[in-house]
Amino acid sequence: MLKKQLIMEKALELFSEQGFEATSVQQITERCGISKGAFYLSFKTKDELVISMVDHYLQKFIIDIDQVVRGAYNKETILIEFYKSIFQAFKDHSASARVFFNEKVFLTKKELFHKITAYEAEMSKSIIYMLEQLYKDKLQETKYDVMYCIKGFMKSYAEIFIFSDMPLDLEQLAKSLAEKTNIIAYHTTIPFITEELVPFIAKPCEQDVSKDALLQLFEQNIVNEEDSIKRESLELLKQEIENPTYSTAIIKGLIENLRIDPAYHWIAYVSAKYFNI
Amino acid sequence: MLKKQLIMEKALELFSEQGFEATSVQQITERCGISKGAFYLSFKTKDELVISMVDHYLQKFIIDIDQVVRGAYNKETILIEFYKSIFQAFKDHSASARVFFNEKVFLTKKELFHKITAYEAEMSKSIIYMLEQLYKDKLQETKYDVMYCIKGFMKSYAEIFIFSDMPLDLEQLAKSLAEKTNIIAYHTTIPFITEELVPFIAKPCEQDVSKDALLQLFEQNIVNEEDSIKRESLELLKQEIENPTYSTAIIKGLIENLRIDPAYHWIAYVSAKYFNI
DNA sequence: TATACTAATGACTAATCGGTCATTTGTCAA
DNA sequence: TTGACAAATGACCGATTAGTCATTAGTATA
Repeated sequence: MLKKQLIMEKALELFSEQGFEATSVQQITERCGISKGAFYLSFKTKDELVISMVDHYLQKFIIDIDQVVRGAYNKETILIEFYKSIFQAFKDHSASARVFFNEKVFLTKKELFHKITAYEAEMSKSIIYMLEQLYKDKLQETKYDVMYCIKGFMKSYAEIFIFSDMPLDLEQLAKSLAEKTNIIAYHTTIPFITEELVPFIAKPCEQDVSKDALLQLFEQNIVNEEDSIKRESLELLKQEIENPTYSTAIIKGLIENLRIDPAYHWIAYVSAKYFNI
Repeated sequence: MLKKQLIMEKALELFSEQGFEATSVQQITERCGISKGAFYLSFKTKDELVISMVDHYLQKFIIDIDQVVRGAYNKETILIEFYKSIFQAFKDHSASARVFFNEKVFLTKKELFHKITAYEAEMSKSIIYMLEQLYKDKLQETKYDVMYCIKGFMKSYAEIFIFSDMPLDLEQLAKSLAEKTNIIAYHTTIPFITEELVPFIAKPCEQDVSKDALLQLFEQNIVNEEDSIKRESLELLKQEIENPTYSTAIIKGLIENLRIDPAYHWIAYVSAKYFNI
């Protein structure tokens, strides 16, 4: 398990230096100080590595945003917190940001394209949720346009973090963008992205958490888990999917048992979505 | 010369389908219906092809924007014209947009990275010029932030054009973004990108048109030009660089002789810059 | 028709790719 | 020390790559 981590880290370095296609398995194993064979003990193929990496690095990012957005609600600060957490992530993980937000080699691999666009859709949902909480029904017509503006701000300003290692004032940036967001939200009158347009421009993505996918996720993790409480929680939740019996409180508790472990953040996140918690 | 054009077109198709590294010279020549040897008669290496492509496709884009921005000034419509021309370009050339704005394989090749960032800097200059004309000194502190917002709008909304072929109302989009730009320009009070910060986040780029580079550009084109007026114009401009003699009007006229020919748009553009016209 | 020249070809090379697998190394309990 | 098992190795494979070059096809002049 540690070996996988090492390979992913070193691969990320190389991908951000040279790109995915241009980086060979040889180079990755050399930087790791392991043999080529050892690589294939951890990952079946080079593609499997990059799929794992996308999951690993983007899950963190999405979960961070979602936690900020659904966390304790303070209208005055939520936008600032939102932008701060995003750019803090860009600052801390500029290598993965460079690879996953800019490298669209992935566009050529259909599976990865769907994965990445699914994560992006997840982020869009979080932003929309935030806008609904912040501006209530003041923002009916222009909701999606404001979301696109926020995404635009992110993309545009992220470049500064990705391509330079200057010390930057995150607080000031967050304030500046929060102000812009408020201005846009309150003053925009001409929408472009209408409610009818949304389904057409939405990227192909797994709309909801599929039952089978979730079951498979549980099965994968049950076999590797050694901690008895976590394994039992996984078992019970798996049974609950196939045969609902327990109350919401119990299910939430089981999910929280998993959420403690950073490795289970994602499974907790999608489980909560599946059970509507 | 036509062969080069053919190769660039087909290569663009393949790059936008599969990415640069994943596309082989073999595939390009197959799609062109020519032999592998013929490819190497037009381009010395695969890298030279992609460098030529960047020049060819980005030059057009930059020149378009610059012409709109420096064209007849009507405060009411300039922003709308600006956005319309940009998204029209994204619509018409979604393949090259996909390749050059999203494929950052190029980031790994230093020469290309510099080229692309130089073109981006060129675009930034055009936007700043437009903002200065539009808002005069109302926009001192927040000029660069507004520019970043505009770039953000472009990046965010461009996705819709790049990844879907829906019929979209360009006029409505341009109006919507023009409104947003005005709102941001008039209401933003908290800057992030200050005048001092600019040189640090500016990408490495050829700041001004270098004399030697321009001379070389002229020499390359003089030998291939058959039309006597164009060749003489090139000759005279080349002499003018080394030994200034003529008045601005004459120089401008010579440049206009070249500008008629689409193939000389770029040389006209950089010459005008060099002679401050 | 013969000659001279350029344009175009595709078999070829050396290098590198992702991936495999017989073999070696390391680590236990007995 | 031995035997059993897992972890790790790197030589090796077939496929593919960018790039070369001796050869051929096509064309214009004499």
